[in-house]
Amino acid sequence: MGRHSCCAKQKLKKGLWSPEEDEKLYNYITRYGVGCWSSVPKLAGLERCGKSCRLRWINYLRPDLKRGTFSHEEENLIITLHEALGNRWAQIAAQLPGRTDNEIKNFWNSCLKKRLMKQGIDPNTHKPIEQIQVKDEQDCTNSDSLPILQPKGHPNFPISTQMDQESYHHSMQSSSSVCKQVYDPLFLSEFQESVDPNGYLSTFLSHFQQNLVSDNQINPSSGFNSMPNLTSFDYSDTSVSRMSTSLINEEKDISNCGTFSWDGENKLDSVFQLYFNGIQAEETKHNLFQEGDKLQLNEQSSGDYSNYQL
DNA sequence: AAATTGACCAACCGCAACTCG
DNA sequence: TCGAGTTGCGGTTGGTCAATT
Repeated sequence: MGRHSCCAKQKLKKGLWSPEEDEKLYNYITRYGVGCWSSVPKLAGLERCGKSCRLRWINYLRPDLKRGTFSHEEENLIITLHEALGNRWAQIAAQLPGRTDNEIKNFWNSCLKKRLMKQGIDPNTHKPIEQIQVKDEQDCTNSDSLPILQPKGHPNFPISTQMDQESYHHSMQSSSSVCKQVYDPLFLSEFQESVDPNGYLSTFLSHFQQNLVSDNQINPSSGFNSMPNLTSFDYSDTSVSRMSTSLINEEKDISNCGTFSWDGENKLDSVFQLYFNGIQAEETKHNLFQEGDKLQLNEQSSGDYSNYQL
């Protein structure tokens, strides 16, 4: 059997994060930054494994997360990048500031994939489905042809489902190369040529990111504005994780306000609110707690989260 | 009103790559 | 070079909610 998970081995807590746990993790990371994830749970007072903490921070707590619905520009960019990169969600996410690979992956699987299929486009190849079917038929009729429909270098292209089993079997036997999906490393390098040294698709993305900036969904000057999901969470809800989804759409409005405002309708636990306000004031006032190399000081007061390791 | 179904998404799992002594 | 520990990644699972039957 596979190895035990670190959580199971250490009898650590699993499942959804409670607001208290979020609070502890957020407090710790914003104060000290990330050194070694494996030591974070202990230092932050959490009964979680470091891996779980890292994931929670990256996918949910990180202050520079954009959240909210994907814009048309983002959707188009994801589709374009997926066509070029396949299911390399981390690389795709790297081109979308404020988005996580998990978020993009979920969005792709739940929305974009289906949308493309509705449009008659194969989500794996990004080619019209009819075209693929025609090619399948051609491949089936041509016994000498290879049963590989994978486009150049694309790792996710499926072997034709309509392929004649016998010819497939024959071709599998006749050539060992047929057994493998051909992966062309040049494909990526060709793609990379269009990527500038910073890892961005220079022309397309510069335009795209201008739009992002104009959207101003990430508000670097507003300190904790990127944490509204936490602070506006209805704690009476038993579905803790829903705090992110139920309030995602409110985030944009909140961040546009410049500073986080609190109204009586939000059900923020008052202690937690004070807690965040306290940290904000404290961190804005002083950049304390520099304690050697490992203690990276949070700089959210200036909106620079580049020090947060991922 | 209850059961079923589908959509959505947070979190887990396991593997590979990386780091360091 | 090796091995243990850590990090990063992509696939998958499971819980929740809303819509439908």
